[in-house]
Amino acid sequence: MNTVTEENYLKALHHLADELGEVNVGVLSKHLNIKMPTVTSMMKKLADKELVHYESYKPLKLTEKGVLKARMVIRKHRLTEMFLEKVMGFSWEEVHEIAEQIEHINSPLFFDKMDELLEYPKADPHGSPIPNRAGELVMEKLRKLSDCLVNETVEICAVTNTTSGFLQHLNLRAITLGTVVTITNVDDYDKTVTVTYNEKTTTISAMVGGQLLVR
Amino acid sequence: MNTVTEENYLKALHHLADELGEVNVGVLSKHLNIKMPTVTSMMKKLADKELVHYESYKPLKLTEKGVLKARMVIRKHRLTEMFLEKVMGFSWEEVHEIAEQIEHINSPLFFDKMDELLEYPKADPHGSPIPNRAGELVMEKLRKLSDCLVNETVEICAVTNTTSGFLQHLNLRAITLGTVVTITNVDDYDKTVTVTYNEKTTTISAMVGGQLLVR
DNA sequence: TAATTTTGTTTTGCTAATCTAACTTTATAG
DNA sequence: CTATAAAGTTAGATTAGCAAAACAAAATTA
Ligand SMILES: [Mn+2]
Ligand SMILES: [Mn+2]
Ligand SMILES: [Mn+2]
Ligand SMILES: [Mn+2]
Repeated sequence: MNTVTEENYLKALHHLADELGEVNVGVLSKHLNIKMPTVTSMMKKLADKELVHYESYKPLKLTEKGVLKARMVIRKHRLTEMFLEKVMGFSWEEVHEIAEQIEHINSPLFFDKMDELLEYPKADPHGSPIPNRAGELVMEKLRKLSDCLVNETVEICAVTNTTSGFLQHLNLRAITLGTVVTITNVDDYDKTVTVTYNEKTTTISAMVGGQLLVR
Repeated sequence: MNTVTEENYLKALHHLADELGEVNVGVLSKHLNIKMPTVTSMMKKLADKELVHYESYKPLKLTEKGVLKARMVIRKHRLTEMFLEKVMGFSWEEVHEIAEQIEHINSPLFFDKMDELLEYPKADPHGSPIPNRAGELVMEKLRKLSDCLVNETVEICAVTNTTSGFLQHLNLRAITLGTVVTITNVDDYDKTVTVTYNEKTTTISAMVGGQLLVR
């Protein structure tokens, strides 16, 4: 078994690799808020366990085994978020923090039961795909709202920021997954996007638009 | 905040004090499967945090603060067991192991939601009382089945062993909480109890009868 | 290409949780 | 009331996870 700390490192490596392609010690260090020497020594430990390919001064890379382990943690996290929302009645801005802890529970029985009760959901409340029991993960390539052009009509399918501050910002604007918006303007200078949906018109800053994925 | 380890020590101290009155380092050591020197040093740490009264060579005792902390962990454990059974559909022999981990989740929101969904249950699936948010715990004084006499009719209200082996033994005999049994015989020599319930007759060993609490 | 800055590693050291071996205190038996 | 046994503590190690300081490599700039 892996420790909670190890699981968090694996998950972070998976996310950062997905997001940036290449992960350096410094990037991981900042992401986890852990100093570089600590990260270096953890990478050596994970390399000993054959979960990470590690060579001094080279980018970090999960091994095949490491990817699988990371995905099992991600699976537990996302199933939990879905469970918290659908079964327990939490709202989408409350689930991430709790899931951050429950993802480390060691009980296949527990998570399989969640999966069953939820009828094998494909995505979590933020639109991120849930890996299956085999660790397979289908990542649909979605565009950012901030990359859309005037007059396009798109559906909000996922958010890449799960902090409660961000989600409450969306709540105020009644933006949820599934909301279909039409872009009526993109500001030349600051790239603020103006969208229309459900008979409303709202402006979305470039920062926020960059964290909304659409289809 | 306390570590998982500290929480487990506090819970163990609470249970053993309830069961034995006085708790020694050796008893706690055996119960937790941790060597005595380790227990001694943890007791010193908990004493520094004012959770335990500790004096060399004297019995261990939780402080008022320690009792409260212990009960909050017990509350989380028992709410979780109830939730696993009633909401998720686990059986009573599956819940303890999972609850042993979830009891360490730090999220009042999460446990309050469980409490609400369960409509503020008074006891867990094994009949043990659930402390309230203030840490108050009503312990009804129940008798052991093994202490009952011939011709008494009593209701099974709680079990003091929550291992799956023990509970499956009861499952085979269709003994659940609420089962009303009449004692038809107590063996003179080995104290095996013969009981009748639901038109069936079964023998219950002294060992098992000592772990069934009745009213 | 040489100097400087940035990035990453090594060394050293800390706290938490555990153990074994040696020692001390308390309890028990003769 | 000693002598022995049982229970508990102290001392010294180990492993996990972390960080500060010193050092080394790589990247950038001039
Ligand atoms: Mn999340
Ligand atoms: Mn986590
Ligand atoms: Mn239990
Ligand atoms: Mn526990």
